[in-house]
Amino acid sequence: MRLTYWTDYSLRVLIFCAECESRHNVATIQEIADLHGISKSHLTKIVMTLAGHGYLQTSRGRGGGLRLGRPAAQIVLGAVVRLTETDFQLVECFQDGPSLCALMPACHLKKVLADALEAFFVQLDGVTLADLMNTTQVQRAVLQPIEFAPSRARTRPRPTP
Amino acid sequence: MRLTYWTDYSLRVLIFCAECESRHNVATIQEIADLHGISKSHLTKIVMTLAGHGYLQTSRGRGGGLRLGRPAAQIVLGAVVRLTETDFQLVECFQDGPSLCALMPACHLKKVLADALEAFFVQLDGVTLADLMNTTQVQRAVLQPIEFAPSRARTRPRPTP
DNA sequence: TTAAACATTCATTAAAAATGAATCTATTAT
DNA sequence: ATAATAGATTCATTTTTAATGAATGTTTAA
Repeated sequence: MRLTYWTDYSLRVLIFCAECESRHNVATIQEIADLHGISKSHLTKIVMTLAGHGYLQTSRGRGGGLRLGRPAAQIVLGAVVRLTETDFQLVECFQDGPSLCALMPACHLKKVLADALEAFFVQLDGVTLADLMNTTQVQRAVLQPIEFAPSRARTRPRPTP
Repeated sequence: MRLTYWTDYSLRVLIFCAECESRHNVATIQEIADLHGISKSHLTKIVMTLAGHGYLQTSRGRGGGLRLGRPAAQIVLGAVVRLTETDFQLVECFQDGPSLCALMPACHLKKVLADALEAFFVQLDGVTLADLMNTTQVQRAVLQPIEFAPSRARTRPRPTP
C-alpha cells in the first residue's frame, strides 16, 4: 500500500512551483531535479504528464521553465493522485471481465474495498495545493535548498510474520 | 496503490473458513490452494501468519485443518489488512528519521496523506468478516468450486500519460 | 547564433512481490 | 505400530514493475 515515487515527485513539483509562483518566478526542471537528487530526464517525464493535463505550463528556451497551469487553490490533491497513480486494483476481483477469484461474484469484498478507497480520495479531494502552502517553511526550503537531498532509502522493511 | 496478493489471499482464506465454519466443517490449506490455483506451500505461509495472530486455529494430522480463531463477527477487516499489508509508506516523507525530501519538514503533505490513509482504514474498521458473508452465493462457491481458477492475469495496464 | 530549457526515445537496474520445491513434524484412523 | 494426512519450515527462483538515466532532438530568447 504505497503510492509510487512518480506520484511523490509529482506532488513535490507542484509544491515547488506553487512556491515559485508566489514569488513570481519560474521554476526549472533542472533545479527541482537537483534539489531532490534525481535526473533531469526522469523528472521531465513527470513534468510532462502534469503539463499534459493542465497542471503546469511549460515554456522553452532561455528564461523558460514551469509555472502552475492554474491557481494553487484550484489544484485538488485527489485529482492529482488519481492522475499520477495508475493502478487502483486493490485486489484481484477489481479486475473487469470474467471473475478470476473462485469466490466471485459472491462476496462483498470488492465493494467494501472500493468504499475504503473512495474514502481515501474523498479526504484528498478536500485539500488543494494552496492548503499545502500555508507555511513559510516551504518558502524557506525552496529559497535555500540547505542540503543536497541524500540518496533515497528504498528499503521497505517487512517485519517477519 | 495496490494491496498485495498476500493480503488478497489472506482475505479469501478467512472468507472460505468463515463459510466452512457455518457448516461446522474444517477447511484445509490444500483445498483452498486448489480452489485458487496456487501452491499449498505458498498458501501455508499466509495461513501461518493469520494463525499466528489468532485469526485461525490450525490442527495437524488426519481430520486436521483450519477454523476461525474467533467468531467472524469479531474479525475486523481493517485489522486484518493492517496485519497482512506491511508497507504503508505512501510517500517518502512517511519515513522516520532525518528528512529525505528537501521540502521537509515544511509541507503538510504527510499529514494530509496520513489522514487519507486513516479514512481508508476507518472504513474497513467498520466491516467484519461476518458482514462479508451475508450472501448465500459465497456458500455456493465454497460448496461447489465450479471451475478451476484460471491463471491469474497480472497485467497492470498503465495508460500512456 | 548560441546557450538554455523543454521534449522524446531507448534501455537498464533494482526492489519486492509472488511463488514453488523439497522436506520436516505432528496427529489420527486403522 | 504405522501409514496416511495435514500443518510447518526452509530455501531458492521467477516475475513484475517501478525507478531511473543516457543520449539526443527541438524550441526560444538573449
